[in-house]
Amino acid sequence: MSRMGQLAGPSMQKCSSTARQSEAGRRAQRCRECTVRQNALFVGLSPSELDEIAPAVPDLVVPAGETLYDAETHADALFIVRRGVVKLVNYLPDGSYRIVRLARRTDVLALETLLGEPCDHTAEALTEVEVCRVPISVVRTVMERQAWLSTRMIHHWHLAVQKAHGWLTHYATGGARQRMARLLADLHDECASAESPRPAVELPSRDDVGAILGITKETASRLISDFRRSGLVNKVDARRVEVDRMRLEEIAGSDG
Amino acid sequence: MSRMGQLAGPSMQKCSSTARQSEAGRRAQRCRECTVRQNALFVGLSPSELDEIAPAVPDLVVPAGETLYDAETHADALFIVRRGVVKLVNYLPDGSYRIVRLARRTDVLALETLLGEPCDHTAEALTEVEVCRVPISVVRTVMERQAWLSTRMIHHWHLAVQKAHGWLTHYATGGARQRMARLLADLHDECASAESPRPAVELPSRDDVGAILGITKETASRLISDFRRSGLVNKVDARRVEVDRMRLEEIAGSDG
DNA sequence: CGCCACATTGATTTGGGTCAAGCGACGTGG
DNA sequence: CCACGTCGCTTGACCCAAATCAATGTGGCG
Repeated sequence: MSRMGQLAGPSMQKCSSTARQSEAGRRAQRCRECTVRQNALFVGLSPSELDEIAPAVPDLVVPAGETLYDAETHADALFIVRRGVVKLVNYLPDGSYRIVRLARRTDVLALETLLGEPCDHTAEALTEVEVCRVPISVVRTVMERQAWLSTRMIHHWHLAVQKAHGWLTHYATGGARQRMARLLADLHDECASAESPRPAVELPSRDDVGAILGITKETASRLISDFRRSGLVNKVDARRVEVDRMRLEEIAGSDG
Repeated sequence: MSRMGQLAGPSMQKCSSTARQSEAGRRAQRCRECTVRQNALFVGLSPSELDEIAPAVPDLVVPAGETLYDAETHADALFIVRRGVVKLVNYLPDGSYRIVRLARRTDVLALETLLGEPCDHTAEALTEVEVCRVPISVVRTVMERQAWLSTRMIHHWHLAVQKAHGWLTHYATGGARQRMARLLADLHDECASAESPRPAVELPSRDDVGAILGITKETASRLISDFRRSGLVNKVDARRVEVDRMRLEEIAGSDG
């Protein structure tokens, strides 16, 4: 299978340009209203400071399947995820791949660019994704003037480490059945916090489920079918399922 | 199996106290001569600044098997590894455990204490280990006066993430044989840089090898025996082996 | 319609887990 | 000093979970 999309760029569109207001003005407003801000980088900025940097921070809509950034090409910006799911992928020499993390709303990606180091992974949109692209120059500027940003940044590093370790113990430990149950339960949790109605989990492709759990697409498919027969999950449409959180948890935690 | 040693403390001894010089003086000299310094936190400090903080930074010798810090008890200090190997362990609800990282010379541990967050793992000495215990108060003090320390710290976070992702793709992906080959090759590399003579790799216990690779101790044992029969490794004493780096690499990278 | 990508299901093989026995090194106590 | 128990390693026999190989199904789209 080929490496699919190249570096993001031409294929990304600007977000809903009403063309009436100036681009800068639009961005300023978008930043002021941003619902992600308190969780992400720029919590401490005053409205006027926000307006100052906003013009340099475009938001992009990335269609599913596109590459945000690449392991080789080192980006010159951070990405803050506002909507959708991004997979961080590690391609192995033999062409197979392993997903090392899923990122969603409020997650900050490509942190390593701040150190001038290349990312050790590739970031691809799993669903349609909306991200803010924050040039490192902007980050550096703010960081010089606002000491708290360093702490904020470190917090995101911390999250990255924590999730990486969790990923290992959750999705690379125990039997396949167990791991699958954990994945579904986790996906449920992340979904549930976002949307209030009865949470229907959006599943990645079987290949991707396999790359998350370190199993083949066939086993992934079989397990999900099996879960469906056991009533653990309930298919609502092609890619969405309702899950029985409680019973999944039992399987996830079972010692056998 | 019981959780073994409690939090470090009584069982650790101060390093070689010649009792002639004052403790503070000893530590100051130790810091000035430190061979780890350029790689770790305090690169940028002048000798006099170093002397200032040195008294607050004890170095400890931790015997193999002891616990440096615990997942629950959140430490109030960072640890810089000067000698030996530390395993970072994640204990699972069913009593089994998984090793999520090995730390050695120049690695900085318990970074999360700087954020006031508990560590998500337990750190145990795999061999006898020598560490510097840097109280967070010291780190904070230096950080206020020296801006570069933040960058330095972030660098170590970066290492932590990088190693975590590498761990996943190296030791939790592919067949057991392949993973074992990768582990031995990696251990070889780390060994080789430290000691110049023909590098003999020091292996962890079979249980620990299992906890690293996500396999049972029996499979670990079988694989190593098998490697020995194939001449891939050569037992020199109870726990040390010479390895055939090249042939291991082949196995590690093979698609099958 | 017919193509293509993806999902499902089956048949078969195999890698690795499990259970169990034997073995050498070490420390402790008689 | 040797007997004994313990602990970690090795090896074998057996079995099951998951990989592999392969066929069929299904939905979307030009």
